[in-house]
Amino acid sequence: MDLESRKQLPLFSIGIVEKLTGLSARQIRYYEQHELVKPARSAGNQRLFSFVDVERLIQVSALLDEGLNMEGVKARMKRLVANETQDKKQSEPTDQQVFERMRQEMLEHPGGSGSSEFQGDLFRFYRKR
Amino acid sequence: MDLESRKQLPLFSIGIVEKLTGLSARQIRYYEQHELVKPARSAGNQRLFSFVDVERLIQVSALLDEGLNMEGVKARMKRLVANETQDKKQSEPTDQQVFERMRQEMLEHPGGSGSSEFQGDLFRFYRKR
DNA sequence: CGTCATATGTAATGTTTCCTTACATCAAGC
DNA sequence: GCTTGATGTAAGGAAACATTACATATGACG
Repeated sequence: MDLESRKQLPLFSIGIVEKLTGLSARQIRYYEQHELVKPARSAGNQRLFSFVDVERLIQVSALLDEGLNMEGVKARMKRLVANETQDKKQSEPTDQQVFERMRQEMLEHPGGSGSSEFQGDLFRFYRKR
Repeated sequence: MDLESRKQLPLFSIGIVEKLTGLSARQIRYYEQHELVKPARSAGNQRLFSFVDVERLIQVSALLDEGLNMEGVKARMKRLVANETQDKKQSEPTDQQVFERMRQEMLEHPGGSGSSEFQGDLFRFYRKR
């Protein structure tokens, strides 16, 4: 079995993942509800997390700390995964990809200069705190 | 945290270790009784195994398959651990160590030529099956 | 200011997994 | 045939986890 497979082995109970990530069980389940992780299940329906799951949860936690909300995290994670898989095919990004990154960057860090009527709407990606 | 510390993190419940090692919970607990592994415990007294523990259990399983019994496994494991730690200090074994290895080898694979009155006694290290 | 939505805490209740202890079994050797 | 060593299995209790529902804090926004 190669490293990639190992990292996807369902190994950890939610209690261990709490300690590994610093998140509460409530948070972990909430993020699962939003499909940010999809842990496997035991025969008795208990969650079993892989290394990949744990890494994702840590990423999610970091993005929340950056001020993003669930929807923002989802958007960013989707972009991250897309970049990862594409990075394996070709390291050089196409112009189209660069453009897309810029667009996303603006989406996630708005208020630079535009400040249009859509400004307020972008806050749907930011957390209230 | 370095790799060595990571490998000692108490991460796995006994159910997972059953799957990782192919051993039954009964076997794992029995080997623990014989101090072949010493898993950590949760606040609620449940066993928590590390990678090191899992590796040791797999070693134990292999040695049992070779025909050793508990006492034989203990002796061999003790020797393995001793060699590992000493290997970190010096790769070159001394003559004394080589001699000791030969002696252990003969102990574990008896009957080559000696066949003395002690022959039968050595079977205390072998399994009945 | 009051309301609303989001992220998280907490409590209730049932199920799964694990614990220890004890007894059963099976093979091998004497 | 009787031990002995390794493992299976059952019983009863405790820990960990599941789902669901309700509570709460905080910031946005009219």
